[in-house]
Amino acid sequence: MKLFGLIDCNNFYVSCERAFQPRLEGKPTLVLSNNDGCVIARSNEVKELGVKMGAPFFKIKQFCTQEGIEVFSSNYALYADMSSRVMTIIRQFEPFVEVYSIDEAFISFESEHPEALEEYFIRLRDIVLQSTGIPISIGVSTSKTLAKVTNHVAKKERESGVCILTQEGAIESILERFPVGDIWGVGRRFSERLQALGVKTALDLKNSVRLREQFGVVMARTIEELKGVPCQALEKAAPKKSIVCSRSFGERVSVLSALEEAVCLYASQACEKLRAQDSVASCIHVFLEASAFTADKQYSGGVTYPLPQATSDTRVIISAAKSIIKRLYHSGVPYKKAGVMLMEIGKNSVTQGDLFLENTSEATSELMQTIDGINARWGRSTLYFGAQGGPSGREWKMKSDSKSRNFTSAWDDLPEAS
DNA sequence: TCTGGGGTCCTAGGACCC
DNA sequence: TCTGGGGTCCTAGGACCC
Repeated sequence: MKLFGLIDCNNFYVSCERAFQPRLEGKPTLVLSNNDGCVIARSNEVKELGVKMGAPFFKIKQFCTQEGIEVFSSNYALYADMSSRVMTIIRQFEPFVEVYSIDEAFISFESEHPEALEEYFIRLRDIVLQSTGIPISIGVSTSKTLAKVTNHVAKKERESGVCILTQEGAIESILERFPVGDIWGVGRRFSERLQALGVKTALDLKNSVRLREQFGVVMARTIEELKGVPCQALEKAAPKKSIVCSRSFGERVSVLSALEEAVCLYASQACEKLRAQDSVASCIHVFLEASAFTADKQYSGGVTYPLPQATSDTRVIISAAKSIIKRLYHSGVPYKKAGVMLMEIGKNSVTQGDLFLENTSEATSELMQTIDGINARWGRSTLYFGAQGGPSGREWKMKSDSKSRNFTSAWDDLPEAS
């Protein structure tokens, strides 16, 4: 029988911090979003203290001090590296893996005796924990949606961290007490509407009919998946169709030159991502957001700009971004956020050339490859474009007051044993 | 003072084509 | 009295995910 599994890292960002700072073990620990804005990861101790996901940090700061909660700014260099270590081990156990997010992966396989697999997955769990320090939970069932449900059960109720359910009866007894809003694909809006119709649990949803007209095809698929009819296969990693780089500023920014620096930095980072997936973009969108405290919304907005030729050349994109930002900018407005989006992305190899432009793509790609290579070898921002401003002295840079070291990705930050 | 960042898919309606 | 049928593409908005 065809089965799906979901492997999920427990409290992932907190677990990454703990892996290199054992003193955090057993202590309430949380990780903040970019700009130290809100809570995006909580240890179990923090959850027990009642701190909610997404809680604005400024509102709970005092509470954190009172309760002795350990607070960290997000450290994506660390989390991304730990994630790839975990995924590498998973691939050694299972050939078919879909990396679904930084801390989750689906697997898919055939098995006639699923219950006998428990020991196998417990061993996977043990090896991941031993090799990386990251605890994981594993849920297995007959569709992706049910794998999500069993993963939930594994995390909350199973000492082993593994839950395998394939029998209809056993699945139903779980669905019966599973809130409809916790189902994968049922968000807050749908949850409210479903409950108003008396659909309160996953079992209610599984047994409901005629929801298709009101809730669309996505919900229809979810219902089928709850019945154990898989409607979603494992997906291969596909190149991104759009790439966004944007940040809120640590402080409000009103100076054009600073906005230009920020936008050029985001443009350059977006180009790096673009080249990493061997693509080119034909369109760029740049946006500015004014602080909510300036009454006028008119100063927030963006402009989309077609590029003369599909490209991944940072110089071309930066120059387009600069000309857009000049159009968007209003003197004296306090801006809180800016961003760059690359769109109409296609494969580098099948680009349409321009009859009237000089073909410089070969020289461009060599230059860009060289820059990317140097930065990969010697660290991000070893080489950068002048328009971005230097790595130091960016008065607009985001708030990140409590970041841990880059334990696994910077030579100077390697942990020391004493 | 003060609430992140990065994505995908679906649908409805309008413009336009033959 | 009274104006077809079928299709594509684009956009905006809504919903969801982590």
